[in-house]
Amino acid sequence: MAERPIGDRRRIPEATVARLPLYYRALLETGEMGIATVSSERLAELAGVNAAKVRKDLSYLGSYGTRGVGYDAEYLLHQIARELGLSQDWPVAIVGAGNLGQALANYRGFGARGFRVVAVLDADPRKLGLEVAGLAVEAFADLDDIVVGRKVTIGIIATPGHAAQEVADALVAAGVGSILNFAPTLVAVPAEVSMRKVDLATELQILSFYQLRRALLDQPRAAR
Amino acid sequence: MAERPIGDRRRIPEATVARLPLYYRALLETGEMGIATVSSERLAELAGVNAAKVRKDLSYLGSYGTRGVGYDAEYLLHQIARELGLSQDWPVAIVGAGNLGQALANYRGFGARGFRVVAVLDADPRKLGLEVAGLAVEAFADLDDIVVGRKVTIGIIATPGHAAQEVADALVAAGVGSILNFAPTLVAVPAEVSMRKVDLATELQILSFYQLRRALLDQPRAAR
DNA sequence: CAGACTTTGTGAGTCTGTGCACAAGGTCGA
DNA sequence: TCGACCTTGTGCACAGACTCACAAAGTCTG
Repeated sequence: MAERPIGDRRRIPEATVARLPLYYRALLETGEMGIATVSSERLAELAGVNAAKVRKDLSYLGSYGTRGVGYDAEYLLHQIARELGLSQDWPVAIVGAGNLGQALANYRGFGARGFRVVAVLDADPRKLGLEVAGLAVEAFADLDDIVVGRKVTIGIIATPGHAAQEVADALVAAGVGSILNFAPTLVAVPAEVSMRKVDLATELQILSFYQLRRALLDQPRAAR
Repeated sequence: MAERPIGDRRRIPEATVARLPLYYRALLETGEMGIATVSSERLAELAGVNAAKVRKDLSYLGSYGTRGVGYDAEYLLHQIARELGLSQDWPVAIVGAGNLGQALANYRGFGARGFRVVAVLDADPRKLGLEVAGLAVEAFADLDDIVVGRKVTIGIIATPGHAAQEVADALVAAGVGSILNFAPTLVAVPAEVSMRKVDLATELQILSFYQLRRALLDQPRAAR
């Protein structure tokens, strides 16, 4: 079972990347339970996917299983962590010290795996110095220095929508390579920066779509 | 341009459903700017997708555009809202009055479009009565009465991971049809209930994956 | 040491989603 | 009324993701 160098293999499909964190979490749990070996079947159950998918996903990382036995839980955990870059340290800056920004900063198990909040910023002078999760809120104007000085690689946008693009531009200009956007607005970034977005309103509207269908099934008269 | 009854047409692909909220938001903006007619090209730009996709997506709703002209912004907005069920009222209950639960309850533009937080619950007796977004925190034990009495259709799980499954079970038992899960755990629900999940750790790990690749491109020696 | 048994890794087929390119259909000016 | 022009709606080809089914490769028992 030789470790293959990162990146030096066939491209890992996006859908697979999105599932690796699930496997990672599942393996952490089996680890706590002291289980040494785990089959794709079991792992599938723990991650809420099907077994064939698990095997194919893991095969992109290399042949880390043993036929007839399963996967060595600890070794596989290590491999996935390595692949996801969790053995590295990723300093995170949160922009926006409102309700959401504070909640995110206080999120436990955040710093846990390599992610460490090193700054919380806000443009509102009244928020300056406010203590959030053990950090003093700093001025948005100092973003550049903070990003460079503390080697921030991931920026989290937790501002109102209208400020989001400006914040994103500033993050990119400062050299941040990854952005997680919680603001409900379209934010454009250069192709070499990755951005993911989390939007409460969108999620609720999707739920509402399906909820409506189900409601109509029960009483088809309500065609509104 | 006749309105077709909801549900009574070819099935709308999941990917399209996930984009309707984007179009909805874009149309709200054009509305504020007083723009009466919008082309697929323009809408694509505002929503951050490509024009062909916009046209195909909208075509699933019916033929609501005019060739040579574009779409009537207000009418289209109305149609999308109808399709997403935004003309209805969806009472929402938030379970978990911690940092995240409070942040979600205070989220502006939440109640805006049909979604209305009608209860915030917590199992911790010390949280009882605490005022969050104008609501007193109520006991988790009262979930059933609250859901039934206030006709809650959407439940939001904002508890620590270990409580999530129990909360989900209780929500389902009480009759909630849609769940939005913020807890970082696998939660199983019956097929007739829809659930979407938002997981900060997963998002960060995905970003970290791609960030790592970029870092390796810059200095290929660091194979760790 | 052989054969039964278990579980991985993957080829092949199917389904879903994307994007191009263009005919169909409508507007507008002369 | 006619023709130039514009934009929608969609057929088609392609790419990505999912699932099945099974050969390959290992373990374990007698």
